[in-house]
Amino acid sequence: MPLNQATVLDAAMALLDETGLDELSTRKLAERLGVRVGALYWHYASKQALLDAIAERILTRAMADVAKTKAACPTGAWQDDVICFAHAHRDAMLAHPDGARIIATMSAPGTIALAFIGELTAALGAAGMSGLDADACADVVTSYVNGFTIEEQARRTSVSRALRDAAFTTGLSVVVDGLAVRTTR
Amino acid sequence: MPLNQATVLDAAMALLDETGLDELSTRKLAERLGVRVGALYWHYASKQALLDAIAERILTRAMADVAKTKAACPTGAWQDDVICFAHAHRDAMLAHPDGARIIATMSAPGTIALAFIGELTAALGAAGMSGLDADACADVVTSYVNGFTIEEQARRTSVSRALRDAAFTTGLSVVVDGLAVRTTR
DNA sequence: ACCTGAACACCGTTCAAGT
DNA sequence: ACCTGAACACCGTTCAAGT
Repeated sequence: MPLNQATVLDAAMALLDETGLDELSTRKLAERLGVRVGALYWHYASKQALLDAIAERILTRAMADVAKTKAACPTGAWQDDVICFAHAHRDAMLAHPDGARIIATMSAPGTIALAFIGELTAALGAAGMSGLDADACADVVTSYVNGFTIEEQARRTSVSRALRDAAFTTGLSVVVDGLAVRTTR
Repeated sequence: MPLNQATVLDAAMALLDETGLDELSTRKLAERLGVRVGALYWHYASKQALLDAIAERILTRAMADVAKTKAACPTGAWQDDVICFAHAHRDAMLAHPDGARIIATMSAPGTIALAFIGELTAALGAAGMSGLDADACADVVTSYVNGFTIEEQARRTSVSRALRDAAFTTGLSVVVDGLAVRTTR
C-alpha cells in the first residue's frame, strides 16, 4: 500500500524518539519506510513541513490532556486552568526528545498552536482580564513554559525528574501570582 | 599572521550577522578567513564549541550592560535589578540573528552563563529570598526571557519592535509582581 | 605551531522517468 | 497517484603530510 502523510509522520516520530532531532534525517526516515529519499517529498514539501506536523501533533496531545483534566476536575478557578495548561504543555513536549526545540522552531504557529493559545487567552479573559492584557498574559505563560522546557531538554541534566518538576511548579506559581495581581485591579 | 580563537570567533559572528544561524557553516567561515576548512579545527574542537563561544560572547555583552546600567542608576530596589537583568539579557540576544536559539542550545552553561545567573540569584537573595527559592526564581526570569525571545526571533513576525517591547515589558512586570509576593512572606 | 590536501561519511532537495 | 534513479550542491570532521 502507498505511503501517506500519516504513515510518514508516524515513522518520523518513532525515529525522533529513538535518535533525537539531530539524528532525524530524511534519508534515515526513507530507509525506515523502505523507500527512496525523494519519495518523501511527494507527501511533505520539505523537512521543515514534516517538523511542523510533528509540532502540531505534540500540541494536539497537550490540548487533549487539558480537555481531559478539565472534564475530570472542573474547579472553575482560572488559576487551576492556567496551571493545567502549563503542565499539559510541558508534559507533551517532554514526551519526545527535543520536543520543546521542535515547538520553538516551528516555522509558523499552525491551527492547533493558535487554538491552544486562544483557549488559554480565553481562560484569562474569563478571569476578568480584558483584551491586550489577556494576550500578553497568555504569552507570559507559554514563554515561561517553553523557556523552561527547552533548557531542561537541551542540557541533559543530572537532576532528577522530581526536582525539575518542583522547580517548574515553583516558577509557575510565581507566574500565576503575578497574573493574580493583574486580575484584581 | 596566523589565526587564533578570537579572529575565528569574530569572523563567525560577522557571518552569523549576515546570514543567520542556518547558513553559518564551517566551510563558509573558512572561505571568509581565506583558509581551508580543516584549519578551523586547530582552533575549535567542533562547530558546537564555536557556537558556545558565540553564546559566551553574547552573555558577556549582557553582563557588561547590567554593570553599566547599575552604575549609572543604582536604585537599590531588587525589582529594578531584575528588570535590568531581563532587558540586558533580551537585548544582547536580539543583537544577533538567532541569538536566543544559540543561547538555548549551547551544550553547557559556561563560566559567563553561570556568573550571569549567579548575579541574578544574588540580587534576589538580597531581596530577602533564601536559598532554593532564589534559585528557582532566578530560573523563572531567565526561562521567561529565553522563551519570549526565542519565539520573537524564530517567527519573523510583522509586529513592530515597539509593540514587541511592550509585550515583553508587560510580561516581565507580571513575573516581577509574582516574585514580590514571594518576597513579602 | 599552524595549515593544506584530500578524503570519509554524510546531508536536503529536485526531477525526469518509470509504473 | 506515487515512487525510483540519479544527480546537484552542499555539510562536519579527521588526519597524514607539509611548512
